[in-house]
Amino acid sequence: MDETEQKILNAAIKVFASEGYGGATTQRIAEVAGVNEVTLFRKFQSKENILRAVITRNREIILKILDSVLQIEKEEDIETSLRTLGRGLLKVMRERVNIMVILIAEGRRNPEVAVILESVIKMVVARISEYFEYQMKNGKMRIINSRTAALTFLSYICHMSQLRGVISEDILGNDEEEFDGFVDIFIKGILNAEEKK
Amino acid sequence: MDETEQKILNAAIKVFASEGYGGATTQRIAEVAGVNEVTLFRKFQSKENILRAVITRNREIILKILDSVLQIEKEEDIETSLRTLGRGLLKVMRERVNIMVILIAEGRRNPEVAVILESVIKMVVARISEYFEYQMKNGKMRIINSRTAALTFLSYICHMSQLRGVISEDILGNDEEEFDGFVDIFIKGILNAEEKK
DNA sequence: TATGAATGTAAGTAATTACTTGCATAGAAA
DNA sequence: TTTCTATGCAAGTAATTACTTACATTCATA
Repeated sequence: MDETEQKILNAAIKVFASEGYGGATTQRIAEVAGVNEVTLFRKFQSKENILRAVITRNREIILKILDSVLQIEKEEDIETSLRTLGRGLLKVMRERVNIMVILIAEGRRNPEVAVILESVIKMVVARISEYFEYQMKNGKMRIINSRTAALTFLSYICHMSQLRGVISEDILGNDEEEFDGFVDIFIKGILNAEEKK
Repeated sequence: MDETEQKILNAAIKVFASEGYGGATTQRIAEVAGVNEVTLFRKFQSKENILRAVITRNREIILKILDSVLQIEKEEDIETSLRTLGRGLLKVMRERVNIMVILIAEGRRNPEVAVILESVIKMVVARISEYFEYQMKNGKMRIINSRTAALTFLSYICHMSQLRGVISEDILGNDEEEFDGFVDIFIKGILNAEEKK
């Protein structure tokens, strides 16, 4: 793909994420991309098309990255695996929050976008669920709904990444430390050992 | 406050949430509110002012509702308390997702909005943390970072509510059942009893 | 009945904005 | 050198949109 197109798409991601699709102007996107506004229309014909390109091209990338991140070493102990997995996902989110923000925000008004968000979530949930199923079969994990576990894990990662884009660190604490704390809770729960018989 | 103003603000919440601030038109807001567009300007002078009114007036309401929801019965067992609390929060979110969506989406471009989102999150996190601290002191809970626990709890609720606005139920499962599953994990963790010594 | 406040209606204004056209330029390749 | 392709630049168009003004209507209350 084209270098100029890439610059435009990268700019569009930033602008869409911060201004929303409706608030973003093609002028501003061109400015951020460092190209002439006309070039942007020559490449993509319309603003709607830019959104489409941003979403579809990044769908591939996100799915690919997620797929590599989701290579979970099944024989490792759960805590280590989940920490590795979580850090990977957090990294993806940190680099790609903007796209997730666009997907979630724009999905509400654009069914085309909603479908893609759905496919991404579906894939990640399926992969993580599958891992949990395996651990249950091997008796390493209690028998619970694997989807629930996957969603619990994911929701922490997604929501924290999202909040970090808006509110300050002193309310949310340090990224990595907080995540370690989360994994600890996720794995062992919050109850005092002696309380649970 | 005024009945017409209220109609306008309610309409504005819907339109801002689905179209984003930039994508929302005053014409559309007026249409949804069932009033004339001019009335809307007579009451609020500008579109920006409508957003401000939506946010500030709802800040009070949200804080008040949250405050009543957050009346946690400290002597009850943790599981019951958290289930009650979670259901309350989920209900608030179900009724007020739109406002949370506006807060999160608009907070990225509007510092005024970000500040308010921050104050809401801060208050909720503080209240839940406080409850956890109490339970730790009484030995009902392991000693962990109370903020981490609060954020874990909250992120599930917020993120699930948000996703439910965009993607279909068959990926996310039934609202209440899933939440019960989450509480179970949150409280007991995912490890098999015999595995944790 | 008369008055006044709140709303509707119609029309318009000025700015913005997505998108177009025509031409100039620069650089790579032939 | 010539040709071709990608981009910039200047100008413009048509639609939308936030916001205004002037006047008509409704309806409760004095």
